[in-house]
Amino acid sequence: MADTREREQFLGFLRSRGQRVTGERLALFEEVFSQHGHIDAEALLGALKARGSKISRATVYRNLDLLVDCGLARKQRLGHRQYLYEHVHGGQQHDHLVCTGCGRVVEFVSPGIAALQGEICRAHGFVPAQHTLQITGLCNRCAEVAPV
Amino acid sequence: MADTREREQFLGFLRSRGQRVTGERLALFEEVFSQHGHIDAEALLGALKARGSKISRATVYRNLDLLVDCGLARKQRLGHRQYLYEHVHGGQQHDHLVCTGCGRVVEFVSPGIAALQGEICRAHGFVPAQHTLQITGLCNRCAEVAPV
DNA sequence: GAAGCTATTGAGACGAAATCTCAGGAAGCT
DNA sequence: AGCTTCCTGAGATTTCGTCTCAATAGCTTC
Repeated sequence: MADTREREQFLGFLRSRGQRVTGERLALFEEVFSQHGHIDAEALLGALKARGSKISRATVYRNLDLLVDCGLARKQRLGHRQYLYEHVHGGQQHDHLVCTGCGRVVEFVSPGIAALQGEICRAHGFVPAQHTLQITGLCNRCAEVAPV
Repeated sequence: MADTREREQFLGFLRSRGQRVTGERLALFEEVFSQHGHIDAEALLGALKARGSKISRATVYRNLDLLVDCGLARKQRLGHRQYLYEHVHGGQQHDHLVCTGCGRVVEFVSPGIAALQGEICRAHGFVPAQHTLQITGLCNRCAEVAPV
């Protein structure tokens, strides 16, 4: 469940842009924050319909992008064909190890890398909004089975 | 133009796997190495056809993956819908700053980040094959025009 | 250098994911 | 409640990439 602060952030964001607070937007918001880990748009659509919502695919896609703009969600490709979404809490961004053997995704946080990224942006006069770092390779299980 | 070492690497790779050296493969190889920066499969197809080649889309896609397997090319999504390819020389991997304002892509190299990535992989028992780090945001020009 | 084996190719069908269109519906202002 | 305008649903459409399969062309052998 989304905490109140995030809900307020979302509502404030909508109002600040003169956008409307609709039932579909709230339902999607709740669904995204009730999910843990990564989820794709189609699965979200399915989950919402399973709850009785009549929401359409187009609305899911449109409003997922809205959540991303708002800073409440991240949208990434993690070695798959489709985008995966995840909610953001507290601004703590993590990165991903993606196993090409089994598809497993492991999250990690590296303050050191974050600091270096900041330096690089500064050096290039670049104002960062988001970053994506993913390392693909083989996880310990897959590396044992198929050593290179 | 591809240097001889890379050409040898490609030919050796093919022979080591019992794969054939075809005109299409050579043409694609030359095209990829004659391009600077990032290029997508469709553009490569167009460039090859413009040179009079009868190469087909399927062949371009198939053999781009071959170049990637061979370590001569990288395949990445840089905030766009399609994959972008770039040739690799000397094994020096760089990363990307992508401006969401104007689409400009700036490359950078950070040995510090590379070292930290190595540590993270070790800590997770993960054998890295490739990584993608992209930082999206506004470049200096766009940040001036549209300050947040 | 011709024959034979088989990997590779070309053309277009196919598939998945995401976007677009537009008429109807609903949010929010007055 | 009425009005304006943004938002939505349904499905068509686009985009990107993969698949299929008969025809072609490397490579090996003789």
